Parts: sequence; structure tokens; C-alpha cells
Amino acid sequence: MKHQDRKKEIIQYAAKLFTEKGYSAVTMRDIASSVGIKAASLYNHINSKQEILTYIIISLAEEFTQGMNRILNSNLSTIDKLKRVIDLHIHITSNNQSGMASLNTDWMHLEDKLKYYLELRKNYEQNFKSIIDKGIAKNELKQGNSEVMLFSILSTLRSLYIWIPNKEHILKDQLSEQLSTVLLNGIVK
Amino acid sequence: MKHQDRKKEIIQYAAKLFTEKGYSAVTMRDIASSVGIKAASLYNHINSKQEILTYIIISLAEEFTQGMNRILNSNLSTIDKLKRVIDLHIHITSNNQSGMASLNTDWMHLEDKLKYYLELRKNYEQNFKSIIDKGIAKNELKQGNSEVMLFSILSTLRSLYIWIPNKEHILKDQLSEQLSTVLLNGIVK
DNA sequence: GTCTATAGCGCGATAGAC
DNA sequence: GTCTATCGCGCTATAGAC
Repeated sequence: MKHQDRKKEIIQYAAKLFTEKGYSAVTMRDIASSVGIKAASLYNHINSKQEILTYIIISLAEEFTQGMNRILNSNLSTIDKLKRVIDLHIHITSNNQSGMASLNTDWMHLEDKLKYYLELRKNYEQNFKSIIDKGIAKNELKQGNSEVMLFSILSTLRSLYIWIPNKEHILKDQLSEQLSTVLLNGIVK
Repeated sequence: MKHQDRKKEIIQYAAKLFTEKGYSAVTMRDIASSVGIKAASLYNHINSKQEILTYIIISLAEEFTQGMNRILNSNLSTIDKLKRVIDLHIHITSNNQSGMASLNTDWMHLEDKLKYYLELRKNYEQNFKSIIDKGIAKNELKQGNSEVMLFSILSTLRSLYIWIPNKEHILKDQLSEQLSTVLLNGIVK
């Protein structure tokens, strides 16, 4: 197998195992066994276990950052910006199911790139909140505590990875529409 | 120190460390060091690391189950039942901040009690969904996909432990009211 | 009830043959 | 590029002195 393909394969299998047991409980022997080689052979393709985790988390975090920047630079209404953010999460989560658990629950095991990750995460939340705050100011959203609104929507979107694998009977477009309705308009008649 | 108090103290410190690094990354030496004794001395109070995790998770899961049963057996409207569920999560999370991360992210490391935990969790979700389904049938809630509604609300409530420690400036009663509004009525004007 | 010492094991990573 | 063998370390848990 070609070197770069093998590297990607290792990262894919590692991400799946990290999802099931968490970074610390997964051994290099576990990863090697999934790939179908011996642990020592992994080191022809990657430098360390830490490097695998870093790659999984940082590439996802940067994908979210880029998506958010595109939305911020658009001329959409607040509602449409929020719908685009919801779509961003559904899209990235659908295409990277196995990596999303690491992003959400194993980021604290990052070493060299921990500060960088926390910076990306903080900026993402601030940008998300600025969309909500502007929506309130422009009277597109209800008056209310924007921190609570942010927390509620973002918690749901960050949990999509737990839920999407079990709900393949709901199509992605339907999910986007239904989730937007619930998150933006509520459930009470 | 009295035996039972020391045991509770060990569980408290362990829960805090599990929150910060996850069960697998926390060592018995870490826990002992937090308590102020040596690792070997822990075993005068607990039988194993696994026993600590089991205690943290199962006692919280049973507290949620009991709270849900009280709500199910009440004669409240759907809206008031949902508000009670929101209060249940705020209440338990406020009183057990350090244990909630284990409940949410370390349950897969349970051994003997894993099946029991999964049973409690499944029943909780089914009961929560039945409240929503009845609300739709009685026309108190909008027509829509009750799985998406359940997922959205429950994801937010299960993430409270991440968020509450940073938002002590919001009083518990205010949080309950604001969160109910956002989750039940949405944010769009 | 806490300590020191340590058993027994599995970990991440490396060396070197093929 | 994969293998076998192994290093050096840290882990959970136990034994036994005080």
C-alpha cells in the first residue's frame, strides 16, 4: 500500500477506536490490530500516538473555522446564517463521524497544539455569539440571554456525532430542516 | 478521618480528576495525591479504581431515573413536565458538577454495571420521548419529528456540566427560566 | 489507617533482520 | 514496509511493617 494511503488508513482506524474508548484507553497495539499490521510497523507512517490525535482534532477544528468565516463574510440574514451554521455541523459530522468524538472529548490530551486548539474553539464560539447578538440587535431574534441561546444550540450541534449514526433513516436535508425548526422556532405550539 | 467520610472524599476527588482528564488517563497515584495520601492507602477504603467509577456513574444515573419517574407520575401538562425535566438536569448537575462528565463520557469504561447503566439510559430516553409524543398527540406541542426534538433538548441538558461552572453569574432560577424559553419556544421573533 | 516496597503486567517506542 | 524482540517506564494492586 502507498505510504500516504496507509497513513490515512491508520488515522481513520485510530479515530474510530478513540470514539469507542477514548484516546487514553486505546493502545498502539489496538490501532495496529485494526489496520492489520503490528504495532512497530505503525511507526513507518506516523511518529507517535500523539501525532495521530493532533491530526484528527486540528484538521476538524480548522474545517469548522473556515466554514464559520465563510458564513460571517456572507450577506445573509441572521436566520439564514444560523441555518448555514447548522448545515456546517451536519455536513462536517456526516463526513467525519469517527473524528468528532475526539474533537469533543479528547482535546485535553493534545500537547503541542492544545493552545492553538483552544484559540480556534474560543474564536468559533465568539463568532457564533456575535451572529446571535447582531440578530437580537436587528430585532430578528427575541430579546434574551444570548449566552443561553448559544449554549443551547451549540451543545446540540456538538452532540450530533453521537446521534447521527443511529438516525440514518433521516435524510441529511430533512435533518437540517427539522433541526433548524426545533432550534430556531422551538417545539411549543 | 472516619472511614465513610474518607471514602466519600476519595470519590469526590476522583470525580474531579475524571472530569479533567477522563477515567483512563487518571492514575490511582493522581487520586491519592489529591486526597493527600499514598496510592496504597486508597485500598483501605475502596476495592478498585473501577469501583470508584461505578459508584460515580450509577448513583447519578439512578438519581435521574427517580426524578423522571416522579415527573411521569405527576398530573402536570406536557409543558410543565418538560420544565420539570429541565429543572431536574439543572438541579442534579449543580449538585454534582464533577460527576457529570463521567456519566456522559466515561460510561463505556464500566465493567460489571455497564448493561445496567445502558438499561437505565435507554429507559430514560424512552420516557422523555413519551412525554414529547403525548404532547404532540394532545396538540400542546407542534407536529414534528419527536426524535429530533428529544435529541435537541437532551443534548443541551446533558451538556450543562460543561457550561454551568463558567456561568455562576446566572442564578439557578434564572437559568431554568431562560433555558426553558429557548428550548421550548425557540429564539426567532 | 498509612506507609514503603514491590509484584506482575502492559504501555509507547526503538533496533535491526528480512 | 513489516516483522520479532525488547527496552525502560508507569500502571493497578498487594504484602507486611508500624
